[in-house]
Amino acid sequence: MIKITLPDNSVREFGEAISGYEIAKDISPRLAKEVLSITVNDEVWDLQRKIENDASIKLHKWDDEEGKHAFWHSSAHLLAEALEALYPGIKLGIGPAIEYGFYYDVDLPEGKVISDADFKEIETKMIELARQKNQYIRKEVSKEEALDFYNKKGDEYKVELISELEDGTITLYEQGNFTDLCRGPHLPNTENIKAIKVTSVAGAYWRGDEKRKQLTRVYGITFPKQKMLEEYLVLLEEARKRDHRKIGKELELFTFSQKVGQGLPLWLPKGAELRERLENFLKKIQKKYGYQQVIAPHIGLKELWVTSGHYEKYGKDSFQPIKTPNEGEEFLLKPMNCPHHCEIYKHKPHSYKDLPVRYAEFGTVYRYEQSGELHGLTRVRGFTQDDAHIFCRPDQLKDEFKKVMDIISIIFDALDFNDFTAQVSLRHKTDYSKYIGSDENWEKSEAAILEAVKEKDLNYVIEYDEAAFYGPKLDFMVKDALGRQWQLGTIQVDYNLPERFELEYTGADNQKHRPVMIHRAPFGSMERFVAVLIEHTAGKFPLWLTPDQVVVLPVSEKYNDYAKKVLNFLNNCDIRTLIDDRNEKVGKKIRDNELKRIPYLLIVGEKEFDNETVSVRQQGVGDKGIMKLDEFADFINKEVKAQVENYK
RNA sequence: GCCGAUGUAGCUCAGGGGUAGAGCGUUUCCUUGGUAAGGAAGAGGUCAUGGGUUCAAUUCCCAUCAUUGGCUCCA
Repeated sequence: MIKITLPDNSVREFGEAISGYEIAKDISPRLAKEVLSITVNDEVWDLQRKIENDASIKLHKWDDEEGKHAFWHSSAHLLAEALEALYPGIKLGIGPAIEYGFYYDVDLPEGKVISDADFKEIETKMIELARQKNQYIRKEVSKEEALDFYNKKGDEYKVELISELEDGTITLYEQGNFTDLCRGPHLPNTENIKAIKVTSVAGAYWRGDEKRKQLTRVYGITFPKQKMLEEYLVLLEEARKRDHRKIGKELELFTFSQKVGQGLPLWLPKGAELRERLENFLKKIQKKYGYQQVIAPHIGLKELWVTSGHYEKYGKDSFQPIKTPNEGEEFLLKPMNCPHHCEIYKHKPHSYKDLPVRYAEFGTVYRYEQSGELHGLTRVRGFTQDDAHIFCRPDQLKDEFKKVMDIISIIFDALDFNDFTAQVSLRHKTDYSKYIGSDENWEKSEAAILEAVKEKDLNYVIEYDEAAFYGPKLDFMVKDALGRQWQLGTIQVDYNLPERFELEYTGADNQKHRPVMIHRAPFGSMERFVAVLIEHTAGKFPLWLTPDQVVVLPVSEKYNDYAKKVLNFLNNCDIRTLIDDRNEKVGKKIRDNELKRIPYLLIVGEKEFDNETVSVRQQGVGDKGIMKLDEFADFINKEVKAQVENYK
């Protein structure tokens, strides 16, 4: 007798070993049709694998991560089977499921490439194979058998993988004529895979190692229904419309120039204005939190970076030194603001009573990022950090950390960034060789971060081996329109620079002590933040922030004078107003300005002229009726105030 | 940096061995209008750059630069 416990704690009893599929069938035929995988005592299994002992289980359908995972993982095998059929001699790497879909890494036969033009053929082959309704069959094999199989087949990558596995843990999965080394779990049958799309190809280093061979990675996505694929493609299309590069161009926020250089954004007037508004917003908050603004130059003597250690670590891969007529004198563009701020800290002695000292600067820095890594405004070579450095006593660390977290949540709140992950980056679990600073300090600061995160009740993940060499950090990760993660806000503890720059304060004991330094940037960088903001809002910025708040549309040229009067009045009320006095019909003007995402359109004609009113239309909403001029100004200013007020 | 793709007017894109096309935008004119596209005419391009093949290259080939999807990297 086998007892199976379901998630609702009900128990079903079976006379003999039973598979997940059979359990589902026992519950309902419909469930059996939809179920994709099963969790057995916290391990995800295939549906057809027999459960031999009492267990608690959960059945997974498409809506569960585990269900999708099995589906896409099985699809990856199908892709590999298709590729093997189409490219004889191909060697297989690995093929996992990912967040949206799956990929397979392959080493193509000499001289072969896969490009977009080949996708159709691959898709067709996959469909053909899926329709053969082959079962995915799980086989436990010995290491020797597995090695033998792949040595014969000539799949050197699989051989490498197997040789690192322990005997007794190796399983192969077979569907049709295809066998793959795999832990599983998989679908019962290829027939579930109904809709298939090969999405892209890319190069990927074997095992992520840049020194090893680059394989071809083929990405795809599959669904149990054709309609779901179509919906997914529409969703992708929608996401592309939110791309900050596209909207940034449309709204004239920023541009790039080949002549200026790659990765060096040029902020256009409207973008610069928007950015300035964000900066002022943060400055106000920082003032409240006891920050002092400082200003430092964009370059520093090479010796500065030798002292900080950055020259040694990044010097070769950076913008190279600037020489002067003075023999041997060299400057470097600053890749960060900290060394300058350390020197600012050192301009006078500090008492423990003065700490913490908080220096803030919107500091523009230059980093020679790999050319393949550049991406719109999110990854650039010249950018401005909303940087600040806090110099504090060790006992103040946790408190300061929490205060910075407050600032970040104020910012994220104000801009409706609620879908973020806090990532705590700690040292490698065992190997401490690459870190500087005492164990004691590391332990203290890692504990401080974890406590602070818990106290603030943040949704966080811990990543080991992600800390900087000089200290642990807390990053705020936000996704862009296509689901790619970007780091925005960051808080980092640093024991290194205070040491290297020999920073000190005098303690109550009249002895010299070393302060702890916190680097922090709530936005991260203005460039990246604006990019992510654009994708979140699709270019419809909140009223307080948006470049143009109001546009006046005269119904005909006869009312241009009145429109100008309205324009002047509103601009005098600090409402950013434009006029559209083109010789066009009002319907056309409405359409054009709606597309420009200007929040309020004011239509003025005879009626409005006679009564000193405006006819108000809200972007994306429609006609809001007629208002007196001062009434409208009031209305706008109140809305702006309400948006900003909470945070002052 | 590596693998794939792309580069034609301000923007979005079509085309193709005999030196260029559309829509939108812009300019001028007609029209003077009421809540998502009124009409007409004109201006605008070294077809990314440099080589090669060819009688002839924007088109084919190679390199470079830039953009782009990934990989590696990210102080």
